[in-house]
Parts: sequence; C-alpha cells; structure tokens
Amino acid sequence: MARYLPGLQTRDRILDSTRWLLARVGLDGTTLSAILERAKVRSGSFYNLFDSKDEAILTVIREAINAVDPHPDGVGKDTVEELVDAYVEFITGQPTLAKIYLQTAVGGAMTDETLAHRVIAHHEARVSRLADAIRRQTRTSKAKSQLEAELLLAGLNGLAFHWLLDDDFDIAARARDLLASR
Amino acid sequence: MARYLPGLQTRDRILDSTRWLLARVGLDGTTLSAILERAKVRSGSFYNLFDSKDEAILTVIREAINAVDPHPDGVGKDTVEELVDAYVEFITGQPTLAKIYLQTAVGGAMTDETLAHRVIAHHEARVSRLADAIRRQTRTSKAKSQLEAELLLAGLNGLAFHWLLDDDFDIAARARDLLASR
DNA sequence: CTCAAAATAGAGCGTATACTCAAAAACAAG
DNA sequence: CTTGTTTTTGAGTATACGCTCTATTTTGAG
Repeated sequence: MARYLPGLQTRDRILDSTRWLLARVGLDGTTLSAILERAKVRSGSFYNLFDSKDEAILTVIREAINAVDPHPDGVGKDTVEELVDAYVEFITGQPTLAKIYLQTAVGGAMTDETLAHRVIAHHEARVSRLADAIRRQTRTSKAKSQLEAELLLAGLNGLAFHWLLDDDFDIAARARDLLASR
Repeated sequence: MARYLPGLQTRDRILDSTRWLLARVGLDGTTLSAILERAKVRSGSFYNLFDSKDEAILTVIREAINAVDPHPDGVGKDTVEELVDAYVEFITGQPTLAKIYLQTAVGGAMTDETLAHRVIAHHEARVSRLADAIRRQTRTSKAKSQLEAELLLAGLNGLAFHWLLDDDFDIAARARDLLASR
C-alpha cells in the first residue's frame, strides 16, 4: 500500500461530504460538524488535512467553477449545439456542482472577492468560445456573434436558474427551443 | 403623538437595517447583533416586535419577491417593451431586493419550502403576463407566445445574474438587444 | 517483530449566536 | 402631578460553532 494513501482517502471523503452538503443545505448548513459526521471523520483528522473549514469549502467551489467548462481540448472545433448540450448536461448531470456554481455567483455569502472574479472570467471564456462557434457557423461579424453569444448564455443561465427552482422544468427542451428561436 | 407609533418606527428601522444587511453581506452576515447595531435598537426591543430573527428576514424577503412584480394594476394593457423595462428598472433600481430575490431563488440557504413555491408562482405569473403582451402585439398562438415569454424571461434573469456579478455590465443595453433579437 | 511516522480520536477552549427577562425609562391620558 | 401602559434597556443564558491539542491507534518499511 502506498504510503500516504489513508490520509488522501479521508481527504476525499471530506470533500465528498462537503460537496454533498453545499448542494443540499447550502453554505450555512455546511457546518464543520455536519461535514465530519457525513465523512465519518473526527475534527483532529480534519485539521491534519485542511487548514480551515473554509479551505475545504473553497476547494469544492473552485472545482464547481471549473466543471462548468467542459472539454477544454475541443476549443475552436465544437458547434453551437454541442456547447449548448454540454452546458445542459453539466447542469442536469451535476446539479450538485451547478447549484454551488450559481450560488457562488449570486454570492451574498462567501464574500471572497477573487471568487467572484473567477466566476466572471469563466463566464467570459464561455461567451467567447460560444461566439467563436457562432462565427464559424454563421460567418457574422465578430461583434455581432459576441453579442449573440452573450444573449444565448444569459438565456441558458436563466433556464438553469428556473430548473433549480423547479425540478420538473424541462431545461433540455427549452434549451433546444432557445437555439431554434435564433 | 399617536399611541403605538414609537414601536412601529423602531419596527421600520429594524426592517430597513435587515434589508440593507441582506443585500450587502448576505444571509450569513445578517446576524441579530448586526441588525440591532445598525437599527440602534437593543435586543429586548427587537423581541417585542418580532418573534424571531427569521421573522424579520422573511418579512424582507417576501417584500423583495413581491417587488419583482410592478404595476399590478396594468395587467392586460402593458407592452412587451414596458414589461422588460420594468424588469430592468427593478433590478438596477433596487439591487438590494433584486439580489435577495435571486439568492432566495437559488436557495441553498433559507430552506423555507413555501418561499421557493412563492418564487415559482411569481415567476409563472410574470411569464403569463409577458405572454399576454406578446400575444397582443404579434397575434401568435397561445402556446407559442407562452414559450417565447419563457425564453425571454430566462434571458432577462440571465442578464440580471450577470449584472449582479459585474456592476459594469450594461444590463439595460443587453435587455434592449434581447428584445431586438426576437 | 520493531519502531518511527502517519493518522485518528475526542475532550475541551474561546467566541459568537439567538434569545430571555426583570427592571428602568418614556410616554400620554386624566 | 399621577398613573397605567408602552417601550427600551442590557446583563445574562443556553447553544452551536470553528478550532486546538495531547494521547492513542494504525500503518508499513526494514
């Protein structure tokens, strides 16, 4: 058995627990004791692996932000439809991370400035990638495709927002409608 | 001086304080002592006027949800443009309440079930009102205008979302673009 | 098996929170 | 002014939080 494996395993258990709690009960509900109980770990072990409770939480949130951007290798090749599908799949397939992502964005809690910038940066990256795809397919001007991408992504975020409120909302169908209505 | 006036005034001060704090520091930061300090009220007075801290917070949140729906008298008359303008004005003019509204929607914190239903109900009311306006102007079918309204509102929510992240984002201009792109 | 390093356990600490309550103060009608 | 009511005060309580620390157990290479 590799040497530092047990520690890494409990670290994973802690992050799993934190991720689960963040999505279900939000930032408030994600208390240390809740994390510990779910991860079956005692506080001493926790503080051998993380400097603070916030470190565990920020680790999970960063992971959520990164997860919004799929297939980083396919930049410059994918179609608009593929990008929209990828977004919907992310939202519905990983509602846990999706919720955390949107919660972080709306902010209020977790007043970490750098986190907000990170979300903005990711948002802009997704806009320009979408704009590229639009430009490749429709050969519109750069400014126009940028605007179109911005509006499309706003629509998708709005749909995600609605879906989080209402599980029965058919986000995939509405995303297709959104694409068709362009 | 009217009899129960002083009590009502401190009640207002408390709600003002709560509203301000909810928007600036979020739900977490809105502690009792923060509310008390800002309202210049001691805990005893607070608990003469509210049963709990949550009661004050929920009062403010309900107010925020209701504020999303402007001019309830103009139902059946307003144009799509007017409704979109009203939405943008609400968001930019009352960012405090807007932020609380979106935070409530994304949820996580404040696990009040009835609150989520309230947000959904309001959302649906706005969709159908928007759909009516669309129908009046374009004479499309009921189903089609309903869908169009849903997508338009999703777009607006997405833009609001972006604006909350980034103050410099020109939500009014983008909302106009969104209208123009239909 | 031995033993040093790694990992866990869990009692305990300081602090902040929401909330209570008895007493004092402010107030307005008679 | 007197009096009963409303309002405010602020010390005090119980609880939950994040976190520390030492003792104990587990681990795995030699």
